[in-house]
Amino acid sequence: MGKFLPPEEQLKLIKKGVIEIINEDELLEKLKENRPLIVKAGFDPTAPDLHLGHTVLLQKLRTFQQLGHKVYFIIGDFTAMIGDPTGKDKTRPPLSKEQVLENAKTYEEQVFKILIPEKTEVVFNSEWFSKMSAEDLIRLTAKYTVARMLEREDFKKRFKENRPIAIHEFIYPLLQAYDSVVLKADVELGGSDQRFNILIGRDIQKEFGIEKPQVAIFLPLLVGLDGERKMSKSYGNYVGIKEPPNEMFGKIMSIPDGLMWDYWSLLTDLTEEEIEEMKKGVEEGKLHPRDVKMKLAFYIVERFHSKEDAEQAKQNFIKVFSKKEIPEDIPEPKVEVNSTEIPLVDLILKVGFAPSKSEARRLIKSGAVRINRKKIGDINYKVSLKDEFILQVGKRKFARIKPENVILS
RNA sequence: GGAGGGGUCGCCUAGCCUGGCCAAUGGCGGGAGACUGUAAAUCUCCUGGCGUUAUGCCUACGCAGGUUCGAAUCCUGCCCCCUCCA
Repeated sequence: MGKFLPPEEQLKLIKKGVIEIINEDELLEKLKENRPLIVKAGFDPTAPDLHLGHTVLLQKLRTFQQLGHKVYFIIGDFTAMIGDPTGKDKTRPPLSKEQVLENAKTYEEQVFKILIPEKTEVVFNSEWFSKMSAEDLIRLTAKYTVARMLEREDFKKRFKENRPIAIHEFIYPLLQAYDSVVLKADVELGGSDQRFNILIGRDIQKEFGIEKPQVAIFLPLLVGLDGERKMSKSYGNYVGIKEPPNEMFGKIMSIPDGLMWDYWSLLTDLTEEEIEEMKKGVEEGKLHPRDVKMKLAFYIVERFHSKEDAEQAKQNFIKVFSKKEIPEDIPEPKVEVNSTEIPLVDLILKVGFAPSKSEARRLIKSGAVRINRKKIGDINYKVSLKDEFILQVGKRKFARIKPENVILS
């Protein structure tokens, strides 16, 4: 059994960046027990692609691992079928077993870019819930009251406004809480939106005779690229951790300036002091916000790819966006046509730069299309595919059309 | 069980009473251009598909029919959602 850092030092590392710990003293007590704590975090297997928003949590789990604790990564395959009422009430389509397993697999791949595999246990909560009988379930629900459920802000609000609350929505938090009972969790991590659910876990654990219930640790939600809503795939404002370096770099560069400070503190290992200093530099005009952001983009790309990739992405960015040059490695798509002379509109469509011909025409009309850097404004323009050329649509879509990639059919 | 309200082009919304000028109003979102630092702000244009680019064709206002020269708009049936009362 490895040695643990002194509890106070552990606590300091754990506390960095978190919003709130309930309850800190309890956590310290647990740390003093000098044993690997059981740390739990649940993930919904609905969206298989992890993005930077998820990594805030993962990073913290990693900290626990580094400190010698045991992490349970729960795939909420069973609870996914119910649907977490947290936030928007978009009905989620039920997932098949295969889909869930598939998603879980992609999770693992990605999650282990951050988590330490040997110290991670991946578990599915259907393991215990599918065996649960109606009787068990009712017993579980008997342990909580409607009044307490209505303490939750969005329930309370809906109740007051006479808007519907489905019964199953009350059950979800209980199931999540029951996960903690099964795992005998010492700590549960979650976004600030998980506050209510995680706290119920404490109550339920006590109901099941666990004397020292889990400590709740809340992490801030990462705001997405739009600078307004939380990062989420359904808002399309995310940066996936599997995305290629150039994409990643570019996306980071597009966030509003003010947002980058959040990113710095939630996604990097820099200390608050270091970040504060940069911020001051920008405010005083000593540092250009663009450069600070580039540094951030570099940091993040390096984290998920490599230093070389990050360097390359940076160079590419400067080239394409600062100097407005054509990037180096641009895709060379294969094009299937029935003539070597085709309308430009068709080509744009074939290359996938527009979803429809009408859209392609609009792009041409608005002056977004270039061939070999020359703007083409004629909707009826025809291109010859006999010679190599570069097609550009908008600021960032490039394709090199080569005669050998042209397939006549 | 009773009463009422509603389903419109990604989202919200106007239109429906008083059929045609409706691919359908406005906002949001999205795309492109200008300005820039792929930031913010601002300005302009676009935002169903197909096009021989034409006062053109096709598909679209929950679904299925009907009335009509013509229906998002009127009629009939069906499905779904919501609210209130019980």
